[in-house]
Amino acid sequence: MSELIEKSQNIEKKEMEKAYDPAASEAKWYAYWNDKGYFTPKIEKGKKPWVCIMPPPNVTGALHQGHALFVSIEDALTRWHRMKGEPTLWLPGTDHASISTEVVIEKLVWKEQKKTKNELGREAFLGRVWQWMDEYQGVIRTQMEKLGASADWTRDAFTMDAQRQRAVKVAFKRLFDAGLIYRAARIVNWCPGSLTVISDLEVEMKEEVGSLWYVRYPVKGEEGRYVTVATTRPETMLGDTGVAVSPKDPRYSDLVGKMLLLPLVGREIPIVADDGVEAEFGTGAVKVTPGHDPLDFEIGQRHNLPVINIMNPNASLNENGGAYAGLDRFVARKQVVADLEAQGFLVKTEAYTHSVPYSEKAGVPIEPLVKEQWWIKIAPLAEPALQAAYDGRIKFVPERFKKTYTDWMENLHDWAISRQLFWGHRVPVWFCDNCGNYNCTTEDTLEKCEKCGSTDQIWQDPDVLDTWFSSGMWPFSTLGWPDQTEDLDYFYPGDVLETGPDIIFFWVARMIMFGIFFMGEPPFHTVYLHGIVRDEKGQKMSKSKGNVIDPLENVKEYGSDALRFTLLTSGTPGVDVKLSFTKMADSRNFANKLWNATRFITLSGTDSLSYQPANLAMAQTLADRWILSRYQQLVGDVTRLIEQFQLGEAGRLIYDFLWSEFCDWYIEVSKLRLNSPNPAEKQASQQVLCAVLEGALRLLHPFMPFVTEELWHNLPHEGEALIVAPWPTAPADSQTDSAAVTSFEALQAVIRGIRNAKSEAKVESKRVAAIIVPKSEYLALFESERETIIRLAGVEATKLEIKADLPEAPKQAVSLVTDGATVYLPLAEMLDLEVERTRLGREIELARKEIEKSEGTLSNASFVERAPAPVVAKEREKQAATRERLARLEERLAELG
RNA sequence: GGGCAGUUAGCUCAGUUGGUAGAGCGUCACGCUUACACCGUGAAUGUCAGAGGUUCGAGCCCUCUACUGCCCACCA
Repeated sequence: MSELIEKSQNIEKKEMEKAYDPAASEAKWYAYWNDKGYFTPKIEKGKKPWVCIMPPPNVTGALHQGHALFVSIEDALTRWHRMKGEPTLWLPGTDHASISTEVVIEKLVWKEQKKTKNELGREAFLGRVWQWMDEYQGVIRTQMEKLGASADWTRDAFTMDAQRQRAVKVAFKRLFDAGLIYRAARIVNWCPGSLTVISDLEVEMKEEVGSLWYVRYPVKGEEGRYVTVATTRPETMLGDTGVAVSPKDPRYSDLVGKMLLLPLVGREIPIVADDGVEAEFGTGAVKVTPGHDPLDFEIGQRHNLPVINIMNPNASLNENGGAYAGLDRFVARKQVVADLEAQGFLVKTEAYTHSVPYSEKAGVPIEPLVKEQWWIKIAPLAEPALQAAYDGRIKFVPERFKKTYTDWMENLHDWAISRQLFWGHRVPVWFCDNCGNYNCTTEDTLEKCEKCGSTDQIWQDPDVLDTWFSSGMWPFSTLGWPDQTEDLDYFYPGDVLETGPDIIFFWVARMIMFGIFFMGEPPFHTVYLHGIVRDEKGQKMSKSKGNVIDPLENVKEYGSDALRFTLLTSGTPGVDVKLSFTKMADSRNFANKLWNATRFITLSGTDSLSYQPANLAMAQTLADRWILSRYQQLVGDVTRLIEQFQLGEAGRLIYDFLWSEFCDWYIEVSKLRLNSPNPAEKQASQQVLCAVLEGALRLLHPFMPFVTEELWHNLPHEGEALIVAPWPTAPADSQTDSAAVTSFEALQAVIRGIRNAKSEAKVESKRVAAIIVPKSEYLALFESERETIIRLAGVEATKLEIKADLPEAPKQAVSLVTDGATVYLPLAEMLDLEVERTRLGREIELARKEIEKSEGTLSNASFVERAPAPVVAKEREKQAATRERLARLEERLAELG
């Protein structure tokens, strides 16, 4: 590292290489910024800080493109605010990702020792997790650095570090004491793969082709009478404690209250009427298994039906499964069906496509069952969190996600927060077997039961908390909460939360609820949602598909700036990004283009030039006034777009300005003055070149931090580093000369016209003669820009005539009619007059059509009446110009005879 | 079953408050002009998914349709 810094200090003296080398530049400047402490904001009481809390990546693995995207966006915003002079905090960290990590380590342990986590034991397992963590946390940090993340690493946090563990316990106890955390036996989503409860959000519905089995249950005491039910999970009938029908269903009204005999089991179960049953579906009668189905559980509650649990944790049947005990649920299913059929209870089987709930993390179907868990009462938390969105205290970008958020929040169920896992925040509750009290404490140990004083019958709940419990506290736990720290006081609430829409419910909603509950106000005012990064074909990247594009590979091949610029400019907010390699190559080329533009300018000898910020007062030529005006417009546009989170559009504008205007035109024009024997003229030109480029680099810095920093140091500048250089402010209209812009555009049109004509006449490599007859108001302009025309249009210097009037036009000439001038290119023998006549005829035709159309518009009374005056005026002007041009074209055609 | 997006040049995508469509890549033709071939110059290419409506005027607003994708949902 020290060698790199040494290098960075020498940078200004080194001559620039012919091409930009991202790797060297990136390592050097990142170390420089970091060492200088630019990422750490100073707490300045009088100033309002800008704060963005980074979504903490899971420690489960390496960075992917989703990370690259959020780093690009958040870092761009961070750098922009920093340049605006705000104390800017982008707070990084990592998430312990309870279940995801546990699954990964379980596999690892199995591979290493052929032991399950239970065989290994809690302590040893956790030891292995921590060991693994130590390896991976550093990896994530390094990867972030490669992407240029200017995050404040001095505040780096982890959801399981000591400070955050304490915060979680305090938070749990506050909720517990407020009566918002309670313990209850309810139907939950049980994952037989990872042997824990999971939340509704962790359940993924997968459409599958299964079967719908129709089974008849004999009515007790009515020989030969049956009620037929339909089911997709026949094995659960072993736990049936009733059959339900719709109260409005006349087919069954006389049976309600009667008993059925459960086949295979022989248990007597009642027929109940319940509104939850759709009479139209299936047979209109549904078997009720309160122990293994959410709807059935509710029906069971309403009718006091017993709950029978027939499943072991691994989803094999337990002793309540009778003859099927010990069989896996799917084996049991086959067996049950076979037996039902053998005994004449199976009426029919239909192929049936339906949604099966899967455990997202373990990839197996979940099993609903009744278990005692810790729950958070959500309504008191959700209410104010909804209000914050309704009243605009929290804004969503793009706006449509507000509806996503509110729709979900309005229908929120209580949140099951306990997990039967090892890796996570341990539930800070001690059960007392003596008196049954729940002792909630923030201490690490508990000596005796707070209620009965028992010391030997208390034990801590072995469960851990849902990983999102600690993530939900992230915006304030990272700032030192529950302590009243200076950080918490100064930086809370933050400003922007930037993340993917897939975790609006998991994370964003929880942060808002917790933020309001614990801190009294929402943790941020803007939620910016980005899209998903997809591969070139638009497919989601995944390891199983093998289409993962490693961002660090891209950094290696194209440079960090190129990857960032590509991600930022490939789309619009909230829309998925398709990663394209050609686009990345283009972004890399852009960096190289800037490198060479800077190289060219500095090669002309700008080392001793004093720094001057871009301003119209430094302009001496028309081109100067044009580029400086265009630069000022750019500053205004880019600033406005970033304020609106339109980073892509802002980036594209800077790209177009630098490449198509600054490089293609301004640098080309300036070559004349750089060659001038008059040193003052040369220096004036350098001044503008440096000033405009320096300013544009500042605008580009949030998008491409490395190359801009590097180049900025090669140009005259003020201050230590670009990363902390002030964001250009767009001055008023006094800094733009719109007349100069119009004039320069007239000049461009003539130059383009000549180039075009040369190309069509196949003489583009040669310098040609030209006679230009400008409209009177442009005469002086074209005369003064004589050299520019010669150089950029490829005209023979001695054969360029600029005339106010041409009594007799040359016959053997191509003629061009632009709005600013008529141009003749006497190409003599190279010209086929017939071809030229045809060409003119075509142009005349086009002009006529244009006028005709315009005439149509203008002769429409309601247009003239209703369209705003400027629009009408513009249309008239345009028509007049076209008419005038048409006249010149016709005149020319007549001359040719 | 609800809801939300997308559908613009061969490809990938832009298109600010409605005023007669843009970029990059690719294609074609030229070109080593004292920054850059990761370059320069020029050219070609679009019934803006379809239908209807509002408007003087619609890629942009409204309605419907089609296709694609995503999210939510306790029809067994």
